[in-house]
Amino acid sequence: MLPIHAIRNELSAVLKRSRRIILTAPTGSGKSTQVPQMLLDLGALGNGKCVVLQPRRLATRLLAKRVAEERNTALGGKVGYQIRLESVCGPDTRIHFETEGILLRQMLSQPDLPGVAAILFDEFHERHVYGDVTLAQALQLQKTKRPDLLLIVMSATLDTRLLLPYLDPCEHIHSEGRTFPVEIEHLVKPLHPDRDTPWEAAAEAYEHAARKGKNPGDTLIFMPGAYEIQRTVEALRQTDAAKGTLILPLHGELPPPEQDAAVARYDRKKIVVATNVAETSLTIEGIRLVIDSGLARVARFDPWRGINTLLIENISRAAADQRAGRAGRTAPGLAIRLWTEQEHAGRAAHDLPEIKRIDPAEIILTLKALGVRDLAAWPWLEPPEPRALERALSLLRDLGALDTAGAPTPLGRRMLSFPVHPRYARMLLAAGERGAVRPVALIAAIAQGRPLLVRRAGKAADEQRRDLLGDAGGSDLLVLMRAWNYARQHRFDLDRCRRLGIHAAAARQVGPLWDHFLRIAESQNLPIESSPPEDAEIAKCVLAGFSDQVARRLDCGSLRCELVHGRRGELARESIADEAALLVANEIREIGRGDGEISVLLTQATAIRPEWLRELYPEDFSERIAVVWDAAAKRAVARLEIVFRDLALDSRLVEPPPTEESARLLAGAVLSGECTLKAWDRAVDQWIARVNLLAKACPDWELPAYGETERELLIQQICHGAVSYKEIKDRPVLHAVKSLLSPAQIAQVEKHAPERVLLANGRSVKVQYLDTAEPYISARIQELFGVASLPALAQGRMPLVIHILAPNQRPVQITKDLSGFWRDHYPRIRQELRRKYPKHEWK
DNA sequence: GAGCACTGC
Repeated sequence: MLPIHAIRNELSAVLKRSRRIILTAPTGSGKSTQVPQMLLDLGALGNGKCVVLQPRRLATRLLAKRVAEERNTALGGKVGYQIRLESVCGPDTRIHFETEGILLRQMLSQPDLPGVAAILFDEFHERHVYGDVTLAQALQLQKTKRPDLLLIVMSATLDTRLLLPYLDPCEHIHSEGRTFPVEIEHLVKPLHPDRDTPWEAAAEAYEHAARKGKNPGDTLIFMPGAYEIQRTVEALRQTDAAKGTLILPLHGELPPPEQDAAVARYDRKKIVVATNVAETSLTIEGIRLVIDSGLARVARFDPWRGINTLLIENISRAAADQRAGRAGRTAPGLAIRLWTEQEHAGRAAHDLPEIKRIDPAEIILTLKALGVRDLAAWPWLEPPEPRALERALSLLRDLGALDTAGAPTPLGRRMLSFPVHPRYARMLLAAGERGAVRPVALIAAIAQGRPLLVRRAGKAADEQRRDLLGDAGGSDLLVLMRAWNYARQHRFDLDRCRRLGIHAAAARQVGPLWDHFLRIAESQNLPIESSPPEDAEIAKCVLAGFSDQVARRLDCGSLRCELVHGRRGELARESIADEAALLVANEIREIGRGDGEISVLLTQATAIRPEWLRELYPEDFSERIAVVWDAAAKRAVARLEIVFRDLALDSRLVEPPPTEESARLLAGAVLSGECTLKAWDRAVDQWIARVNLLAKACPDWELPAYGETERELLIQQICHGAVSYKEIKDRPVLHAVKSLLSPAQIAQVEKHAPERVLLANGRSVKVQYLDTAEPYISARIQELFGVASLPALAQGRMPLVIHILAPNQRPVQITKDLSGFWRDHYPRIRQELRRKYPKHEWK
């Protein structure tokens, strides 16, 4: 008998007096399968049905199957399920398992939910957006038109302090689970952020457990990503304790056979080193020891810049408990946490809900269509960040989905018929006007699923891809389409797909979704063309959905780009749009690499022409596409500006000794991301080569020839505080520089101690200051970070080097995008150069 | 010498 049955009588009693119930019970208690049946058997459903919301498709299907078996009925009869594109249910279905999202879409067409007697929100602690919003909407429905509607929120580790008042009046039922005790060990001394690595700490923890005989079964190690997993596997191989033990990596990017290998059972011990997949999606049997790095890569939407981020963060206490619980599924276990008890107390109790982290545009449009006028007054369980809300509203207005008063337009309502982000919905509607519905629907279908192409497929796959898929008109989206067509032609054959670096499983899911979108397009009276459109027409559709993600390449020597709204990024190396000066990127993502550096990557890019922008946005061409100018007229100027920048950066060499002015320019360059220290290693050489080339090409410019000056340059920069000595002292490439600095010089730089500043948007920065305030820089900083003021700015000090701190308090980046700085100051630099080089003919 | 967690309509 399952532990959950112990609460049957209590549930029965509570049902008589309450329509809102919170039910907490640990994993494995059987609540997902038993509670719906209890409701049915207790007659709590009347003639209606109970909808059980699940966060994952696989679980939805499996739970429905098990309950159907337990009740001896056919699946799709009394017990059924529904997930996207798959509905196994009928008019008799009383227990209806659904993925979150299905019900919300039903509410769009049937707001009163006829026939639904109860809604069960399972695994609610995961706090996905659809769960949150469906609960709020159901609650409203219950308060207004459906007082009979029964709402039950179920979870293993629920934040009841938040939910109890939200659902008040509400009953709370708790049931014990069937898990084994898990002993928890913390570190005695915290890991040193610079010296200690999580992978070495994990290997040590394993050795320590093995010495004490505490690894009687299999081991599960949690790491934030593929890079860290690889390092952990290597570190474990160096230990004696892991000799003869299978060491298996597990993360989403691995091909299915390798994922299966990690889950499979063996006749000897294994250590699985995994990402968060093992926390929720996959269950690995026989785990007795968990080693937890306490880290995860967390996707967020940065509403200040309007880009997605994927950075390493500390997991919450609740998530750590969830991870530890994996050691006690079959027998008592041990969990070793790679942080101290004190650090643990300082961690967040729960992870931030999805609504606080993601771009809320799609959900906002849905709510608008549901008739919500005032989003601030709508009963959110937790509202999105005000800035994110603001940005979503302006995006929706920009896409034409909302009018100036914030009400949905007819176009916005049509967009909602497509179950995708409004950007893709807008693309699809544009496709209807341009005879490009088929390819654009395919692009949208590919974009919805798992990544189609393997990221680092290897050299052979790269070459094969190029041979077979070709240049595809300068758009990565067309490459994706060709790759998918190739996979389909070969019936998603695993071997053939792997050779091209195509995820066969991901590819297989695209076809049905494509059909689905085409059917919706038909129902919306979009003409489905019989002959394929020009590539340019597809690109214009992309622009309709992503016009605020237009980027201009800064030069042809690097992949750096300037984006609309003063943002910076780098085009993905594998992009085939790398010949274009102007492009639109469907994805912008800031990524924290394993080594701690951060970069903003532009992926899924499409080459575009300026005249298309003029065609699409005739009335507000120049404001909308701030970085885009008429290429023919401005190309020469653009080239010159790049030269100016180089010269300005090197102006100290043009005219030594360095002035305060040039030091400030350099500081600006560091702040603007022109020269991160990492880039410095590479770029110094490049600059010098470029200036030398320039000197050769333009003899009348009187440029000095550079040779062995980069060391000197660096020393000067360090002395001026333009880069922090501390930051570069450990970099091997720059090691030689260190020996050339006097102790006094070092001391002078180091006295500028960084100051920790907590920002309004939840992140914190460490700022080093010089004792001169620059109003234009402080203005940029305030705009970018969204703070009213940095304390030191008010004291007349100028921020010099900014360390963005990841939530785990490690400095991960030393610069911040302040690209507007340069645009603002080109005229001044130009003037200076004009004075310096009067012989040259300046335009 | 290099860049990435997991879901869902």
